[in-house]
Amino acid sequence: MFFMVQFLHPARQDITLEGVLAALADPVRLGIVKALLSEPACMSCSAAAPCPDIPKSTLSNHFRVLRESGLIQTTKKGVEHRNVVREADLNARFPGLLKAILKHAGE
Amino acid sequence: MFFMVQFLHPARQDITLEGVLAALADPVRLGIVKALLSEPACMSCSAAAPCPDIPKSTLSNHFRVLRESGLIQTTKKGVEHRNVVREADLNARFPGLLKAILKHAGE
DNA sequence: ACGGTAGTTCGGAAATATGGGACTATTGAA
DNA sequence: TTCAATAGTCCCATATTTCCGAACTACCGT
Repeated sequence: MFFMVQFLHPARQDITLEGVLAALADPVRLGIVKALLSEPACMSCSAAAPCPDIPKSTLSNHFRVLRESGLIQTTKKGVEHRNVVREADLNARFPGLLKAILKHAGE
Repeated sequence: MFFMVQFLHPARQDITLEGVLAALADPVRLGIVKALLSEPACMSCSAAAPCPDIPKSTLSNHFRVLRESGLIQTTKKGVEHRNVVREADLNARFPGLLKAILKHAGE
Protein backbone atom coordinates (compact mmCIF):
# COMPACT_ATOMS: atom_id res chain seq x y z
CA MET A 1 0.00 0.00 0.00
CA PHE A 2 1.62 3.23 -1.08
CA PHE A 3 0.63 6.85 -0.75
CA MET A 4 1.62 10.36 -1.57
CA VAL A 5 4.56 9.45 -3.79
CA GLN A 6 5.27 13.11 -4.29
CA PHE A 7 3.37 16.33 -4.42
CA LEU A 8 2.05 17.08 -7.88
CA HIS A 9 3.32 20.45 -9.03
CA PRO A 10 2.88 21.53 -12.64
CA ALA A 11 5.90 22.92 -14.46
CA ARG A 12 5.92 26.66 -14.99
CA GLN A 13 4.83 26.43 -18.61
CA ASP A 14 1.95 24.13 -17.70
CA ILE A 15 0.29 26.63 -15.39
CA THR A 16 -2.96 27.73 -17.02
CA LEU A 17 -4.87 30.97 -16.64
CA GLU A 18 -8.09 29.04 -16.19
CA GLY A 19 -6.57 26.98 -13.40
CA VAL A 20 -5.24 30.03 -11.58
CA LEU A 21 -8.55 31.87 -11.81
CA ALA A 22 -10.55 28.83 -10.71
CA ALA A 23 -8.23 28.33 -7.74
CA LEU A 24 -8.49 31.95 -6.63
CA ALA A 25 -12.25 32.16 -7.21
CA ASP A 26 -12.82 30.43 -3.89
CA PRO A 27 -12.70 32.74 -0.85
CA VAL A 28 -10.94 30.18 1.34
CA ARG A 29 -8.21 29.62 -1.22
CA LEU A 30 -7.85 33.32 -1.88
CA GLY A 31 -7.46 33.78 1.87
CA ILE A 32 -4.78 31.11 1.99
CA VAL A 33 -2.76 32.73 -0.78
CA LYS A 34 -3.13 36.10 0.88
CA ALA A 35 -1.90 34.69 4.17
CA LEU A 36 1.05 33.00 2.49
CA LEU A 37 2.07 36.23 0.80
CA SER A 38 1.79 38.23 3.99
CA GLU A 39 4.64 36.24 5.55
CA PRO A 40 8.08 35.91 4.04
CA ALA A 41 8.52 32.40 5.48
CA CYS A 42 6.73 29.22 4.57
CA MET A 43 3.55 28.34 6.39
CA SER A 44 1.96 25.09 7.35
CA CYS A 45 -1.47 24.25 5.97
CA SER A 46 -3.35 24.87 9.18
CA ALA A 47 -1.45 28.08 9.86
CA ALA A 48 -2.43 29.53 6.50
CA ALA A 49 -6.13 28.76 6.86
CA PRO A 50 -8.28 31.89 6.99
CA CYS A 51 -10.63 30.44 9.65
CA PRO A 52 -9.79 27.82 12.25
CA ASP A 53 -13.10 25.99 11.89
CA ILE A 54 -12.60 24.62 8.40
CA PRO A 55 -12.58 20.80 8.46
CA LYS A 56 -9.19 19.23 7.85
CA SER A 57 -10.28 17.25 4.82
CA THR A 58 -11.75 20.34 3.20
CA LEU A 59 -8.60 22.30 3.87
CA SER A 60 -6.52 19.51 2.41
CA ASN A 61 -8.60 19.65 -0.78
CA HIS A 62 -8.11 23.40 -1.06
CA PHE A 63 -4.36 22.98 -0.76
CA ARG A 64 -4.40 20.28 -3.42
CA VAL A 65 -6.25 22.59 -5.80
CA LEU A 66 -3.77 25.38 -5.12
CA ARG A 67 -0.88 22.98 -5.69
CA GLU A 68 -2.23 21.47 -8.90
CA SER A 69 -3.06 24.87 -10.33
CA GLY A 70 0.55 25.91 -9.80
CA LEU A 71 -0.22 28.63 -7.29
CA ILE A 72 1.70 27.17 -4.38
CA GLN A 73 4.55 24.82 -3.79
CA THR A 74 4.39 22.35 -0.93
CA THR A 75 7.29 20.56 0.67
CA LYS A 76 7.31 18.11 3.51
CA LYS A 77 9.12 19.29 6.60
CA GLY A 78 8.73 16.78 9.35
CA VAL A 79 5.16 16.32 10.36
CA GLU A 80 3.93 19.41 8.61
CA HIS A 81 3.81 20.73 5.07
CA ARG A 82 5.42 24.02 4.21
CA ASN A 83 3.73 26.10 1.56
CA VAL A 84 4.94 29.02 -0.54
CA VAL A 85 3.33 30.96 -3.33
CA ARG A 86 5.17 30.35 -6.60
CA GLU A 87 5.58 34.05 -7.25
CA ALA A 88 8.48 33.76 -9.67
CA ASP A 89 6.75 31.16 -11.83
CA LEU A 90 3.46 33.03 -11.80
CA ASN A 91 5.07 36.36 -12.66
CA ALA A 92 6.99 34.73 -15.47
CA ARG A 93 3.94 32.99 -16.86
CA PHE A 94 1.34 35.74 -16.29
CA PRO A 95 3.11 39.01 -15.54
CA GLY A 96 1.14 41.30 -13.26
CA LEU A 97 -1.75 38.91 -12.80
CA LEU A 98 -1.14 37.80 -9.24
CA LYS A 99 -0.59 41.30 -7.96
CA ALA A 100 -3.63 42.64 -9.82
CA ILE A 101 -5.86 40.03 -8.22
CA LEU A 102 -4.49 40.13 -4.71
CA LYS A 103 -4.51 43.89 -4.59
CA HIS A 104 -8.30 43.61 -4.32
CA ALA A 105 -8.54 40.55 -2.09
CA GLY A 106 -10.47 40.91 1.13
CA GLU A 107 -12.81 43.91 1.09
CA MET B 1 -47.47 33.58 -16.40
CA PHE B 2 -44.71 36.13 -16.55
CA PHE B 3 -41.07 35.87 -17.32
CA MET B 4 -37.81 37.73 -17.43
CA VAL B 5 -39.08 40.84 -15.68
CA GLN B 6 -35.72 42.45 -16.16
CA PHE B 7 -32.15 41.36 -16.43
CA LEU B 8 -30.46 41.12 -13.07
CA HIS B 9 -27.41 43.36 -13.02
CA PRO B 10 -25.61 44.05 -9.75
CA ALA B 11 -24.77 47.65 -8.92
CA ARG B 12 -21.14 48.64 -9.33
CA GLN B 13 -20.39 48.44 -5.62
CA ASP B 14 -21.94 44.99 -5.39
CA ILE B 15 -19.55 43.41 -7.88
CA THR B 16 -17.32 41.00 -5.99
CA LEU B 17 -13.81 39.81 -6.78
CA GLU B 18 -14.85 36.26 -6.12
CA GLY B 19 -17.73 36.55 -8.57
CA VAL B 20 -15.57 38.03 -11.29
CA LEU B 21 -12.88 35.38 -10.90
CA ALA B 22 -15.41 32.54 -10.83
CA ALA B 23 -17.07 33.88 -13.96
CA LEU B 24 -13.80 34.19 -15.85
CA ALA B 25 -12.47 30.83 -14.64
CA ASP B 26 -14.59 29.09 -17.27
CA PRO B 27 -13.03 28.96 -20.75
CA VAL B 28 -16.34 29.50 -22.51
CA ARG B 29 -17.11 32.60 -20.48
CA LEU B 30 -13.59 33.91 -20.82
CA GLY B 31 -13.97 33.49 -24.58
CA ILE B 32 -17.23 35.38 -24.53
CA VAL B 33 -15.73 38.34 -22.68
CA LYS B 34 -12.75 38.32 -25.01
CA ALA B 35 -15.03 38.36 -28.02
CA LEU B 36 -17.10 41.19 -26.57
CA LEU B 37 -14.02 43.27 -25.94
CA SER B 38 -12.65 42.69 -29.42
CA GLU B 39 -15.59 44.56 -30.96
CA PRO B 40 -16.54 48.11 -30.09
CA ALA B 41 -20.25 47.41 -30.70
CA CYS B 42 -22.61 45.20 -28.72
CA MET B 43 -22.90 41.55 -29.65
CA SER B 44 -25.74 39.09 -29.47
CA CYS B 45 -25.35 36.02 -27.28
CA SER B 46 -24.83 33.60 -30.13
CA ALA B 47 -22.44 35.94 -31.92
CA ALA B 48 -20.19 36.15 -28.87
CA ALA B 49 -20.00 32.39 -28.34
CA PRO B 50 -16.49 31.02 -28.80
CA CYS B 51 -17.70 27.85 -30.54
CA PRO B 52 -20.89 27.44 -32.54
CA ASP B 53 -21.67 23.99 -31.14
CA ILE B 54 -22.45 25.02 -27.57
CA PRO B 55 -26.08 24.19 -26.71
CA LYS B 56 -28.37 27.18 -26.40
CA SER B 57 -29.39 26.46 -22.83
CA THR B 58 -25.79 26.13 -21.73
CA LEU B 59 -24.87 29.36 -23.45
CA SER B 60 -27.80 31.08 -21.80
CA ASN B 61 -26.54 29.91 -18.42
CA HIS B 62 -23.06 31.27 -19.12
CA PHE B 63 -24.50 34.64 -20.02
CA ARG B 64 -26.55 34.65 -16.84
CA VAL B 65 -23.41 34.00 -14.78
CA LEU B 66 -21.60 36.80 -16.57
CA ARG B 67 -24.53 39.13 -16.00
CA GLU B 68 -24.97 38.30 -12.33
CA SER B 69 -21.28 38.63 -11.63
CA GLY B 70 -21.37 42.15 -13.07
CA LEU B 71 -19.07 41.41 -15.98
CA ILE B 72 -21.50 42.20 -18.75
CA GLN B 73 -24.62 44.21 -19.30
CA THR B 74 -27.43 42.81 -21.39
CA THR B 75 -30.22 44.76 -23.04
CA LYS B 76 -33.04 43.53 -25.18
CA LYS B 77 -32.98 44.74 -28.74
CA GLY B 78 -35.76 43.13 -30.69
CA VAL B 79 -35.42 39.42 -30.85
CA GLU B 80 -31.85 39.37 -29.68
CA HIS B 81 -29.91 40.43 -26.60
CA ARG B 82 -27.08 42.88 -26.89
CA ASN B 83 -24.17 42.40 -24.53
CA VAL B 84 -21.36 44.72 -23.48
CA VAL B 85 -18.56 44.32 -20.99
CA ARG B 86 -19.02 46.71 -18.07
CA GLU B 87 -15.52 48.08 -18.41
CA ALA B 88 -16.14 51.35 -16.60
CA ASP B 89 -17.71 49.65 -13.60
CA LEU B 90 -15.06 46.97 -13.45
CA ASN B 91 -12.20 49.42 -13.74
CA ALA B 92 -13.73 51.56 -11.03
CA ARG B 93 -14.28 48.62 -8.72
CA PHE B 94 -11.08 46.66 -9.42
CA PRO B 95 -8.62 48.89 -11.27
CA GLY B 96 -6.35 46.99 -13.62
CA LEU B 97 -7.90 43.60 -12.96
CA LEU B 98 -9.79 43.07 -16.19
CA LYS B 99 -6.86 44.07 -18.36
CA ALA B 100 -4.43 41.96 -16.35
CA ILE B 101 -6.58 38.88 -16.81
CA LEU B 102 -7.54 39.32 -20.44
CA LYS B 103 -4.00 40.12 -21.47
CA HIS B 104 -3.28 36.42 -20.95
CA ALA B 105 -6.53 34.96 -22.27
CA GLY B 106 -6.26 32.44 -25.08
CA GLU B 107 -2.80 31.01 -25.49
C1' DA C 1 6.77 1.32 21.55
C1' DC C 2 3.35 4.78 22.37
C1' DG C 3 0.75 9.07 22.12
C1' DG C 4 0.08 13.31 19.78
C1' DT C 5 -0.12 16.15 15.83
C1' DA C 6 -0.31 17.33 10.62
C1' DG C 7 -2.18 16.07 6.76
C1' DT C 8 -4.19 12.61 3.23
C1' DT C 9 -7.65 9.38 1.45
C1' DC C 10 -12.12 7.29 1.13
C1' DG C 11 -16.94 7.41 0.38
C1' DG C 12 -21.47 9.20 0.75
C1' DA C 13 -24.26 13.38 0.84
C1' DA C 14 -25.02 18.00 -0.76
C1' DA C 15 -24.47 21.49 -4.14
C1' DT C 16 -23.68 22.87 -8.84
C1' DA C 17 -23.24 22.50 -14.00
C1' DT C 18 -24.86 20.58 -18.37
C1' DG C 19 -28.06 20.14 -21.99
C1' DG C 20 -32.57 18.45 -24.28
C1' DG C 21 -37.04 19.99 -25.00
C1' DA C 22 -40.87 23.03 -24.31
C1' DC C 23 -41.79 27.73 -24.03
C1' DT C 24 -41.84 33.19 -24.78
C1' DA C 25 -41.09 37.14 -27.43
C1' DT C 26 -40.13 39.62 -31.45
C1' DT C 27 -39.70 40.25 -36.43
C1' DG C 28 -40.67 39.80 -41.23
C1' DA C 29 -43.25 37.93 -44.82
C1' DA C 30 -47.56 36.17 -46.93
C1' DT D 1 -53.48 39.28 -39.02
C1' DT D 2 -51.81 35.07 -39.15
C1' DC D 3 -47.77 32.20 -39.89
C1' DA D 4 -42.99 30.72 -39.79
C1' DA D 5 -38.45 31.67 -38.25
C1' DT D 6 -35.14 33.16 -34.93
C1' DA D 7 -32.99 34.44 -30.26
C1' DG D 8 -33.00 33.31 -25.99
C1' DT D 9 -35.11 31.63 -21.43
C1' DC D 10 -37.03 28.13 -18.22
C1' DC D 11 -37.74 23.47 -16.47
C1' DC D 12 -35.95 19.37 -15.00
C1' DA D 13 -33.36 15.07 -15.23
C1' DT D 14 -28.67 13.61 -15.27
C1' DA D 15 -23.80 14.23 -14.65
C1' DT D 16 -20.12 16.32 -12.40
C1' DT D 17 -17.97 18.61 -8.59
C1' DT D 18 -17.47 19.93 -3.80
C1' DC D 19 -17.88 19.15 1.11
C1' DC D 20 -16.80 16.86 5.26
C1' DG D 21 -16.83 12.90 8.82
C1' DA D 22 -14.19 8.99 9.75
C1' DA D 23 -10.40 6.06 9.17
C1' DC D 24 -5.78 6.15 7.93
C1' DT D 25 -0.50 7.37 7.21
C1' DA D 26 3.61 9.72 8.56
C1' DC D 27 6.58 11.86 11.56
C1' DC D 28 8.24 13.52 15.95
C1' DG D 29 9.14 13.47 21.01
C1' DT D 30 9.28 10.94 25.10
